[in-house]
Amino acid sequence: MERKEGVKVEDVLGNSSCSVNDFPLQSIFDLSSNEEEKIRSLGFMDLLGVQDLISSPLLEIMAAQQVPSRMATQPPNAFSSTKIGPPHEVFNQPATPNSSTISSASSEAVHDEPAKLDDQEEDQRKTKKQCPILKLIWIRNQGFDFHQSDLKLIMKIIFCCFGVCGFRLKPKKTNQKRQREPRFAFMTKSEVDHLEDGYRWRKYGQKAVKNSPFPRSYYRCTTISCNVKKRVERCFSDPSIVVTTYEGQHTHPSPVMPRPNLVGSHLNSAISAASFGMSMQTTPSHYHQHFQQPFTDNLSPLNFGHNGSLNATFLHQKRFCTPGPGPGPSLLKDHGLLQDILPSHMLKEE
DNA sequence: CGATTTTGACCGGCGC
DNA sequence: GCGCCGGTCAAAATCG
Repeated sequence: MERKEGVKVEDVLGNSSCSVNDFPLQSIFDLSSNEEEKIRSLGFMDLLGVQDLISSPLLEIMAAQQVPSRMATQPPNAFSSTKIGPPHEVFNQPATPNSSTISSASSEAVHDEPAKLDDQEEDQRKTKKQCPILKLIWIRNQGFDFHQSDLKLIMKIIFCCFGVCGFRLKPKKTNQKRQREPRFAFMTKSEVDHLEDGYRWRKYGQKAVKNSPFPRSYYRCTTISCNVKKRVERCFSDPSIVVTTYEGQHTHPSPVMPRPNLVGSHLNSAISAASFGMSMQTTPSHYHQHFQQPFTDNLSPLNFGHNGSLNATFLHQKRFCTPGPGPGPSLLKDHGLLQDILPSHMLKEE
């Protein structure tokens, strides 16, 4: 099976009517104007805790998203040392569950027109008190050529970073009965609703979504004692886009391991890193000791080819951690987390 | 036959 | 208190 070369971002996202341009930083992270200003000054990659991508095309893409590329001026652990405080203080802003913004934690967000977000966002900010944090990742369609594996890698990095940053939900009330796990949403251009991501899921529910012709599916990780869930639904404004929202942390390694080649091994490391980063959300004291530094160290060698393809030379062969006493690598193909953002047909082409 | 999906019922949070 | 809505349960159906 040949690796697909020169996969464009637009192949993944397509010519969506939901242009990423429609979703400014604020809409992505659901920030108030003040927070957005802080984020702008800090830099997107600062927020991610990634400092070594200054010259990367990926950064250019992100920068084009009104995200300043000043991460090189910030210390690697800017998150923990910066004046803006810990991430959860930045991101735990009143969200807009019924908002027209795409960043809203509740799924209705993706069903409305992004252009209407300003007014409605303001209104909803007044009416909505708080909702779980959600991180929406969106790779801009720049016509930039990525290898398919590069795209996977990039998204793994991003997911990993969000995990590392340890965004936590701030309890709505001190005696809140139910506290949600951090949630991460991915928007995927795909004809397939449920995309392979390396984990095994069992569907436990499906609900009709208000103001949307598309139902929302609920999945739970089939691994015993792993309470990770995910929701899958289609964007109302663009049915070709699938929004996958993850909630919780896997307590086990991905049951699907990569094939034994270079890229696969890197992706495998990334999976581990992502998994580890997620676990760090609950163990912040270990974050600096065991994860952040290894992460940035391993990210440093990241480089891009002259044609813009991302060489998967970062994330050393070594694993950042051993997520558990799981079985050794299987012969199964890597369908890691990032494959949630890739159409299944692309995955099959690998 | 076990695993998975389907689907209506049920529950809890929230706004009015 | 009531209704709406998101999320979950669980029995039945389906799949491999």
